[in-house]
Amino acid sequence: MLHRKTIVSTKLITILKDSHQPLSVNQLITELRKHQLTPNKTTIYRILEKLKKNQEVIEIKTSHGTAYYEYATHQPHHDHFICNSCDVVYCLDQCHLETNKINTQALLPNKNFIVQSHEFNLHGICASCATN
Amino acid sequence: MLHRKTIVSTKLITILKDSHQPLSVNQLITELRKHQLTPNKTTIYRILEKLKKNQEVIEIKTSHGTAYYEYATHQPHHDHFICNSCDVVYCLDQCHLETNKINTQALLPNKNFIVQSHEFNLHGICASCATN
DNA sequence: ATTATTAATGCAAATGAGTTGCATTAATAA
DNA sequence: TTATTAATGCAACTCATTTGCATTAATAAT
Repeated sequence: MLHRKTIVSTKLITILKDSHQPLSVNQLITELRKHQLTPNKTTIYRILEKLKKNQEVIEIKTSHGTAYYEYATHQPHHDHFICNSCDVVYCLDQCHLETNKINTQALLPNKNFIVQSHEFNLHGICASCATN
Repeated sequence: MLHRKTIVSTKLITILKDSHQPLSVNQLITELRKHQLTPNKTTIYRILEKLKKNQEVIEIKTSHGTAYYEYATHQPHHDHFICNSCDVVYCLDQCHLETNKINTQALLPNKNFIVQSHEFNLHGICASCATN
């Protein structure tokens, strides 16, 4: 739970809050460098791990195997679009399961499966890549 | 496109066809060993890469970062359930998007996004783990 | 059937994301 | 101001996957 506020952890949270898109560890390090901060990647992983446990941040995994992090507090769960060209992860403004009132339990082979979470990702070419 | 049939690639396809669940590279190697075949993992990756390009196999990535492979020809696209306890990937018998006639384009920020594919995974505890 | 062609394979080393152990630094409490 | 211990940096490691290169073997050509 991030007991002590440090320059890096404070700035990292600001960056995540201000970002309109989930960011990878490398992207976060790049952003921090713009603020004269050059933390070790291990530090970033450890800060993110605590934020995840604290539910302040959610983690999205792309099929490339890289994790992206998004500031989560008070934001409802939603779907994502991952661009096959630029790798940017876009947050969609809804969770289509909720919008369409879909019962996940009904999708399962039997009653004994316990659903704990779900993820829905669209893959394709984003507007920016498609028009450039 | 797998120009030449070899003992390993032929058996690998048989194993994938006969499996009721997607298999990882390590699981495939374990299965092949049962048939006295001890291929190098690089070989398995290369065979799977060709099968993927040939659309004979689809790849499912778990949040653990491991890829699972499923024989795909003639099987309609469907959702998956990934067990958080045993890591087994279960194929569900439908794609809920199709069942519920959900238009993915409607989920996007604007018309310029091009959807090429999607994935929907449920995560939780499978029936086998839940009852043992 | 024999040989030539080149795809398939094996092996070692590399990559890339993420993790771990341990010594050092620094934020907060006393 | 000092003591405590969380946060950090660094090097080394893990694990899945990839790459380069030499070797083997499946198919085509003779």
